[in-house]
Amino acid sequence: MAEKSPELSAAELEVINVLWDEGPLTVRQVHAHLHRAGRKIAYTTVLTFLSRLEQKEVVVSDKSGLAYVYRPALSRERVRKSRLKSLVTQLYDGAAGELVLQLIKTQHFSTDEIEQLRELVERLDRKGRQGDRESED
Amino acid sequence: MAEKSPELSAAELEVINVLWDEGPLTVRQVHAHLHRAGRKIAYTTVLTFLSRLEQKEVVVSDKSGLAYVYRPALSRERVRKSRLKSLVTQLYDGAAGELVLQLIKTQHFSTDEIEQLRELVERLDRKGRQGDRESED
DNA sequence: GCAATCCTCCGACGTGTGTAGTAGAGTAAC
DNA sequence: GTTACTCTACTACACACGTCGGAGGATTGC
Repeated sequence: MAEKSPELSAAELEVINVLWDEGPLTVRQVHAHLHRAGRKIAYTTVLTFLSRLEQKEVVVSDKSGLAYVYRPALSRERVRKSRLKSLVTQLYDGAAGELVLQLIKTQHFSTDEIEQLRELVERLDRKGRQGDRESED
Repeated sequence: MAEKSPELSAAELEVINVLWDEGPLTVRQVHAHLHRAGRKIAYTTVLTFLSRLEQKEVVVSDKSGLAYVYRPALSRERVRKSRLKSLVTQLYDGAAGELVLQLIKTQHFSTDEIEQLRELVERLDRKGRQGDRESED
């Protein structure tokens, strides 16, 4: 599993993010969302991106009534994972540990997040102590 | 502080990674390193990247003897930070917490790293409890 | 001194990206 | 049914990227 997701550019991500957040939408709706978010961009530009994304099989569309409705064909999780992997490969020489350390040092967290973190690390720690196997990508 | 580092493409990163790892090198030396690492690429291509990187002020060069010697003008840390920020913005809606959580769940860590993690989280936790100000980018 | 070598500069070319306009088909309004 | 609107298809363009070859100057070998 974990098929590589295709490369998505910054602008393409902006577009698919809307679909992930809001569910299936027409071009016009996506355009409206972006506009509301302060993103100045022409309607046809959004159309271009959606078309390109469809070609890359990152979104799918179906005609419902007047206009096509687009929805993601690729989960946010998959793209995140793929991105993360590139990042780790390109800038951390494959060592995710360093990344995590850096994140914790430089980012800001809510008390809630800190609590979750603490718990996860606890768990890791316990798991670590009692012999390890396991593997994931 | 924390000026934005310019956008570096995948291939540009490959090149500057060599400089970060190996220190100041000539074009030929960078080329040799890449070649040894199995990266088929023409000498002049490396030259092109180095030139483009110099224009972006990501590396600097000085003529020492026959050839120019290039060295990074931007730290790996700075680039990492900037990349991370883009990632978090583009795919995690600015919430680094989720990223960390995901990393901790899906990556493998050495016991050593877990120890460090635990300590960092401890510290975060204490800092979090005793009133917060602070700001970073 | 002349040939071989090495170095940088410049130009090039195909593809991807960000951006958008125009044309023409379809739909709605009356 | 003619007008106004909406939707998609197609085309375009400038700039970035990945890639490299050739021209021409400098250095070295003998």
